[in-house]
Amino acid sequence: MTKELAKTYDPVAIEKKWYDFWERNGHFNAEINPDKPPYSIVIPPPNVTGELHMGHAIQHAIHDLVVRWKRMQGFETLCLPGTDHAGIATQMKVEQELLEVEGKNRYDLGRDAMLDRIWQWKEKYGDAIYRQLRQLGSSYDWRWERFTLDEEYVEAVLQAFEHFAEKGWIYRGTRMINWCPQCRTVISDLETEEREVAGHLWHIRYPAQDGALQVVVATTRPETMLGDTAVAVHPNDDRWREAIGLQVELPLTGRVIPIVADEYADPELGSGAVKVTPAHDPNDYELGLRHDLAQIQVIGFDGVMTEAAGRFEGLDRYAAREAVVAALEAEGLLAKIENHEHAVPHHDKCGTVVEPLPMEQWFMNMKEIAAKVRPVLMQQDIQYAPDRFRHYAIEWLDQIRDWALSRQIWWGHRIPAWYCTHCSADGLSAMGNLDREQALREGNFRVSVAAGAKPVVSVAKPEACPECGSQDWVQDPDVLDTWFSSALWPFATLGWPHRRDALEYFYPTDLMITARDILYLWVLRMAMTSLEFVEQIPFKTVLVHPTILTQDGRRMSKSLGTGLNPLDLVARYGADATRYCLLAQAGAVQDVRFDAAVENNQVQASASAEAGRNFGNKLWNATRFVLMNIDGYEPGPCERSELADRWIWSRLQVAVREMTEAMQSYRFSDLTRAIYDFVWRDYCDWYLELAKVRLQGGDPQERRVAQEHLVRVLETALRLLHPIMPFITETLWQALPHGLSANSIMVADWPKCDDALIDQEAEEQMQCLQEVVTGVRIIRGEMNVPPGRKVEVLISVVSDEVEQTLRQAIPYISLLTRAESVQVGQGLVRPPASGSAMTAGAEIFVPLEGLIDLDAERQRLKREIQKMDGLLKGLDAKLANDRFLTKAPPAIVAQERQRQAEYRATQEKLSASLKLVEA
RNA sequence: GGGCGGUUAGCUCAGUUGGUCAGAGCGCCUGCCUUACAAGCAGGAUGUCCCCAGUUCGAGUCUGGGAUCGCCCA
Repeated sequence: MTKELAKTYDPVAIEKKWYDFWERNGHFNAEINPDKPPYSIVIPPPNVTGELHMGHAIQHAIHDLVVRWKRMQGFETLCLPGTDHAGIATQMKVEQELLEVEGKNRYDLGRDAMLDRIWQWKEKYGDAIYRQLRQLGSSYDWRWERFTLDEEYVEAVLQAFEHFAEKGWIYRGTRMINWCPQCRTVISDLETEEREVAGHLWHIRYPAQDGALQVVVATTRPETMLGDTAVAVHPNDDRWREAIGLQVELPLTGRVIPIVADEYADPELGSGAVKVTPAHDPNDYELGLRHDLAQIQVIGFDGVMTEAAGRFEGLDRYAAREAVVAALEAEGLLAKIENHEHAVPHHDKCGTVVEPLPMEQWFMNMKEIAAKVRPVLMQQDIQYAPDRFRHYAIEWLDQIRDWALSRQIWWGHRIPAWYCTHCSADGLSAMGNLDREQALREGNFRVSVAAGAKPVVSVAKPEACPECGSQDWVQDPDVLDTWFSSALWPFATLGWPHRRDALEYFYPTDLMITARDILYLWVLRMAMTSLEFVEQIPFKTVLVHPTILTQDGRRMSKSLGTGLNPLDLVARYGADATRYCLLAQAGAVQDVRFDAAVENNQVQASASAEAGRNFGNKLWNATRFVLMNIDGYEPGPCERSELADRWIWSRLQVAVREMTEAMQSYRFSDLTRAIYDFVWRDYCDWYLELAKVRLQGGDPQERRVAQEHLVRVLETALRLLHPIMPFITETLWQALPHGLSANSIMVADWPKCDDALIDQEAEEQMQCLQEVVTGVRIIRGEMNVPPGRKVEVLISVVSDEVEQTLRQAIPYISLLTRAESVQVGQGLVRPPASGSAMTAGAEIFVPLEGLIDLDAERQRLKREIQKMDGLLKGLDAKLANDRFLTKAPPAIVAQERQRQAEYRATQEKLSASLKLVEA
C-alpha cells in the first residue's frame, strides 16, 4: 500500500500534475457559505501588459501562503484574481507595435480601429501573467476573475463618476498639469517621478529697454525663455527696488516684458531676478495669475516648439534648447554656464520628461473624501504592516491635492460627460486639421468649458438637451485615469453596485498585499471610495512587501539586463523552492537584495533558491526513508512513552506554535526558519537517527511504535509546510499512509499546538543525550579516529538523574557514535590514553590506545581551561560588584551564581583531566 | 528642505520586551560515497554588532549626536 518515490527529488517533474488536480477538485473555489467564517483577499490586478517579475513573485508567494493557510484553518477562503486594463501602459505597448510593424500612429488609425487593435492584443496576451501565476501554485478562484473593462465593471466606474459629479467633487477646470509629450496625455502628479539629472544652469542677460539696466536670470530650461512674460524680483531686494515697473527686452523675440515684484523671487539666489514663464512652470504659473501675466505656450503638446516660439517653431524642445543657447551666445547674452544637478519630473510609465502646462481637464476635489479616511487610519480600523506606512498615509491625506482625472488616450473608461453639439458648439474644437463633423463623431476633439462647452454628466446618454431640446450629443473624448477604476476594485469585483450577497459575506476583505509604490496611487484611493460607496473599509490590513533588488542593490530592469524572470528560477529550482526563498526574505524590510546572478536577464544561479531546493530534497529523502521502513504499517494508536517520541512531539508543538504566530504577524522569515529547523535539525538529524534503533532492533512492537511516530510527525510537518511549498508537500502527503480522509493536503487541517505534548523534561533529557553524542563526535574528530572504527565510550555522570537518562539511551548513543560499548556511571576515572569531552552533566572518555595524540589533547584542555578562566573572571567580577548584587533582579543574580558554580565545577574537571594526561 | 528605513561573520540576512543573543544559510577548512539524502553527513575557523557620547549593576538591543547607503514627500 505504500507508494514509491523517485530516488531523486525533481521539482519540475512533480509540480506539473497537482495544479490541475486541485482545480478539478474545486479546492480553490469559494462559495457564499454562512456555515463557515469567510476570509477574503482581492489581489492587486496586474496590468494586462504585465509579465511576471520578481515583485509579482514575492507578492503572490505571500498571497498564496496566506490563502492556503486560512483555507486549512477552516475559513471559506476567497482569493479573487483579475487584471487591470492599464490605460496608458497598454495603449503605449500597442502603439509601439503599430509603429514598428506598420509605421503608423494612433491618429493614423483612428479611435475605433485603435481600440479594436488593443482589444485584440488584450485577448491574445492579457492573461499571460495568470498562466505564469499558476506555475507558482497560486490557489485563486478563477471563476471570480474580473477585468476592469468588463461590462459590469465599466458600469460601476461610470456610476462612481456620476456620483462624485453630483456631489460637486468632480469639476472641469484649468490649472497647471503634468503633460507627457510622448503619450500625449495629462498625467497626475502621482504618476510623475523626480529623477536627478545632470544639467546646466544658464545665466542669460536680458538687456534693459533703455540700455541702462541689465538683468541676468538663471534657468535650467533656456528654451522656455521664449515664453517669458515677465522678470520677477523680491519687493524688498534693494538692488532691484528702483527697477520694479521698468521693462526689459526679451532676447530672440523682440518682445518687451515687465519687471514685477513678487516674494517668490529669492534674493539669495544669483542676481535675485528670475525669469517668469507662466505657461511652462508651475511656480511661474501661480505668479502669472497674481500679476495677470499672459501665458505664452511655446512648447506644444507633442514636445515641439509652437508658432509662438517664432523662428524656433518646429524644433523639438531639446533641439530648441541648443538652438536658443547658441543664438544667445551669438548675441553675447550668455553670461555664464554652470553644471547643475537637479530633479526633473519624468513620466513613470514611459520615462519622458514631463512638460508642465496650463490646461483644462477634469479634476476631482479630494478634500472631503480624504477626510473620511483619516479617522479610519488614526483608529487603526485599517492596520498596516509595517505600521510606519500608516503614518505615511496620514501625512499624505493631510496635504491632499486635487486629482487630474481625464486622460487624452482611448483605452479605458470614456468619461460619461455629454455635450449638446448646438449649445456647446463654441467649446468643442476638432483636433488638428480634421473635419469638425467627423472629429466630433469620432471623438477626436478638445473640450473647453471656458470657451462655452456645457458638460452634462450622466452614465447614459441624455435624452434631449434641457436648453435647446436637441438630441445631438457627443460624449467627452477623454477617458478616466486608470487608477479611478482601480480605486473601486475590491467592491466592484464583488458585485457593486448590483449584487449584494458576495459583498455581505466577503466584505470587507481581510488583507491587501501591495508594493510600496502604489500606497497613495491606489491603496488609499480604495479606502476613500469604499467608505463612500459601501460605507465600510475595503480591507482590514494592508501588508506592504519589500522591493526586490539585484544582488548589488540596483533596480531590477529588463533594459539594464538585470531583469530576473521568476519562471527561470522555477525552471531551475522549482516553484516550491522559489516560494520558499522569497518568503524567507519577506520580512518587514524595505528592500531585499536577491542573490541571483543574472546576465542578460538570464538567471545563472541563486544560492537562496538553491537552499530552498535543498530543503525540498531533504524532506523528499526523509519521506523516502520513512516509506522504506513502514512495510506492513497501518495507522493505529499513538503512545508516547519513549524519550525520543516525547521529545519530537514536544518539538513539533513548539514549531506549530511558532509558525502559527509567525503567520498571524506576517513574519515570514520566522515561518521558514521554524519549519526548516524542525524538519532538518530535529526530525532528520536526530529523530530519524534515533528511530533507526527501533526500526532495526527486531522488536515488532517497538518497530510499530516508531513507525507510528515517524509517519504522524512527518505528516503534521507536511501540513505545516504546505502553504509555503504546496507541490512537494502534496506529493509526499499523497504517498504517506496517514489514514486521513481529505483527498488533498490543501484541504487538510492546519495543525494546532497541543500544550499537553510540550514536554520540558523530555527536551532537557534529549539535550543531555545530544550533548553526549556530540561530545563523542568531537573526540573522534579531534583525534582523527577513522569513521569506520568502533570505539568504547565511558560516561562519568554527576547525578542519578543524568545517569538514568543516559543509561536508557545507551542503544541510541551506541548507534549515533558508532560505539562498540557504552559505560555509564558515577565517578568513572579517565583511562590514561583517552580523548575527553565535557557536557553540562557528564564527562566523556574515549580510550584511544595507539591513536591518541597526547600533546594535542593537552593543548585542547589548556585551551578549554583558558576559556573557562576568561568566563569565570568576568563572572567573578560581576558577582563581587555590590551594585550588581543590590540592583539587579534577584533571579538574575541567582542565575549568574549558578553559572559561576557550573563553570567552576567544569574547570576543576578539566584540570583533573589535564593532570591525568600529563601524568 | 522635511519624514522614514538600513548598517551584525567573506556574502545574503535573523536577532519581539536591555541579562547563555553574538546566530542561520551560503562560502571557506578538515574528515567521510556510514544502504533516506554528496542537493548529503560529522567536525572546525571567522565578528571594534557603522562611529562617538550618554542612561543603566548590565547595551547589538534604550537616548542624543554623527557617518554612510537607500526610500518617500516638497
